[in-house]
Amino acid sequence: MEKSTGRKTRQLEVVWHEVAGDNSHPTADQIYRRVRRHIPNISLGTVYRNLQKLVAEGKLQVLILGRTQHFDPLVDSHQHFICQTCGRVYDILVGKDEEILPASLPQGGFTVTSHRLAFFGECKSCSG
Amino acid sequence: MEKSTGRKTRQLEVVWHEVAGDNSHPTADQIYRRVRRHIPNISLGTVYRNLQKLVAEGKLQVLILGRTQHFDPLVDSHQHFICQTCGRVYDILVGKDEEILPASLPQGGFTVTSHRLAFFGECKSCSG
DNA sequence: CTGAATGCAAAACCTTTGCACCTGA
DNA sequence: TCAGGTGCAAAGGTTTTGCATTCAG
Repeated sequence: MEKSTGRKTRQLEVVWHEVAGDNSHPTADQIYRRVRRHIPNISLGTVYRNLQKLVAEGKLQVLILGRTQHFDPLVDSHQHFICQTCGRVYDILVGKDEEILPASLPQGGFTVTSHRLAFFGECKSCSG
Repeated sequence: MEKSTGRKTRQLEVVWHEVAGDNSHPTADQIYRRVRRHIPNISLGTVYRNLQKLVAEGKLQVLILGRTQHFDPLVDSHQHFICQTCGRVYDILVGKDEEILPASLPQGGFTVTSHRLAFFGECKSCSG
């Protein structure tokens, strides 16, 4: 987690307060609506800028679902389960060097119908 | 793969021709530009509608990267490697019931810096 | 014929950005 | 003070949609 940069503003504080410890993976707009209860005239742009800042500081992780960003204060290595019925997103914690076991999900009452794995890095052409 | 529905139009044929067998994961706009070489006055909306149709028929898979859809005619179970330098997307074939081995990627000259795994299905609340 | 598909353009959607004003350090 | 942050609104990129027209079967 990088160290904090810039000023401490009320807007940034409230955005962080509304998203910290929230495991429901809210969108920018959902966070905006919550923050407005405390700062009614805050702008959506400011919410986006502060969310970006928190991501840059390593305090939040972004998860893109559909075409929409969702924010996750859990930044440790973990995976996600997305319910295709209600859209809820659940965190799945997997210990490092542990086998990834979707087998544990059915035990918790979750039905897995598909999965998707993506690797990120540098390809042969670029590292050459 | 569901059976084909609707009429066979030249637009649909050309869209399919331009994306079938293409493993470069093109966007709708890239496909649009290719198709226009054959049907100069085709509209982007028609390209989108035909791509949706091909996805619904199971002939194409959609991969969302950033905020943009990419289309993949490889619909068998496989995973992806995304180069963070050039943006290219590579298919990674993994046999069913086979262990997923990112270890094979470095052998091919690929450097893996991170990965992301998501499970899709129905959650406890919805199946209850 | 007739409904499905098309072309066009406008709208929708989410996110970013330019700019004048404000404010924390 | 004064650079960084804010509010506002406009613009950006991608995708969808309404509607009159065309076309496949």
